[in-house]
Amino acid sequence: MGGMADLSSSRNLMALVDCNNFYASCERVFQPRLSAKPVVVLSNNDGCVVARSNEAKALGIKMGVPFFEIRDLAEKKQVEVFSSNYTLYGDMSRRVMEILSSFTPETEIYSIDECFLGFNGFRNRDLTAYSREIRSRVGKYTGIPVSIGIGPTKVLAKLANRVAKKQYPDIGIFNLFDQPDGDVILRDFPVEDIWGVGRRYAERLSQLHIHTALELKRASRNHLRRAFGVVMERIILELNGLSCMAIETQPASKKNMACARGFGRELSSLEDLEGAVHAYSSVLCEKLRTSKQMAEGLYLFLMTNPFSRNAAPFSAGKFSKLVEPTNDTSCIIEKACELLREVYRPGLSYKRVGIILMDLLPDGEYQPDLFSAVNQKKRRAAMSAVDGLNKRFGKATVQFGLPKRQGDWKQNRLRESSRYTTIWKDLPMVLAK
DNA sequence: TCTGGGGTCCTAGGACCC
DNA sequence: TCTGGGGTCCTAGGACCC
Repeated sequence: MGGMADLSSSRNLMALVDCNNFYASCERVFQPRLSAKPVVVLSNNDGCVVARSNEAKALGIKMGVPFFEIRDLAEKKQVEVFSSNYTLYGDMSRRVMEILSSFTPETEIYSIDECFLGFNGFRNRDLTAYSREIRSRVGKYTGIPVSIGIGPTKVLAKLANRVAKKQYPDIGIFNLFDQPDGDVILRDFPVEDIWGVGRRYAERLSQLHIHTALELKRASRNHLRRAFGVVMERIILELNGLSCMAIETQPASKKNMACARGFGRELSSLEDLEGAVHAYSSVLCEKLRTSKQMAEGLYLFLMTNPFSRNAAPFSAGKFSKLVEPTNDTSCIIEKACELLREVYRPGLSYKRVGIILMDLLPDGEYQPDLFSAVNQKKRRAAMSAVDGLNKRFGKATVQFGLPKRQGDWKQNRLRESSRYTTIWKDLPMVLAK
């Protein structure tokens, strides 16, 4: 590696934009009374804390803690608690991303609340000032506060983003190019906070006396490649300013699609479980048709409550190839129920069932033989009619082959907010005097 | 009483083929 | 005594991400 990244004009410029405490911020946008109050959002089934406002963080509420462990604290400190409302968060995310894409043609939506921006076309601009504009426009149009980190590689932009959030929360922007010596920042940056370094790697690096980003940047690339693999080598290169991970503006199509949820209460009967399998299959197939894909394989799994003290945990799963690639809800339900019957053991109380569609391929790629082609055409027409009705009149207006039990598998969501931006009846009311 | 869900990539090893 | 070599595909497990 030819020493440090040079400062020539060929260097990359990019930013990572990250929405602050995204789910909690979404809740706040529509309920101004929540501002300056501690807010937390819970995972599915109201199980764990998955988002916290700064005030909630200050109370010592950790990411991922089971809600029951902080219930008393939450009550005492008047924490505002919400079930997760993915319809709302997904729609808010779309709005934020749309605004970001008006600032550069090169965007990569990395997650529901993060986006990489390529700035190679903006070499003559003051990127710090440009980022102030971005931040202010997103804030004005959506109410969501964002942090922006700027650097020459994804790893460094991520790192800069974290510095912005931790050290300059009011400014919300940190540009590594503004630093006379970027190594000063790296020297104080813990290695475990680097993107791509998880708990396991951090432990092993610590045994090698590597504790900071600067130490990793200067470590032997070849040695660490042998010990950890190419992923670590790429991190080291990126810390040195050499970009190994391009901004992917075209989202790659998914290879798997999963739907797995815990139930509000434990279920024992096959009929109850079938109800869940019907519902999850429908969700998956709709997603599959939206992304214009078909599945070739299906995996179903089933488990009891792993935290139960009365019974040994049990889990089982089975994979099956489908007769032919499909995104037809009835076909998937049929196969999933078949697998369910095979892995189901009577006499147990189940907490969770999941379905993973595997080996996805693009809709157009599969050529059915002439015989099944006619059938498929009819089925396709039926599917798109169903999708249209459900889109127009709400999820699950039309369902396939009604299961015997209707809702025993449903999740707990006792504290859900309204779908302010996607359902007419949930529009916030404003009283004008 | 109460403990989330959905993904990706890389690697090593075995099967198989020529 | 002495038993090829190279390539591909698949899978399971481990690591990571949000």
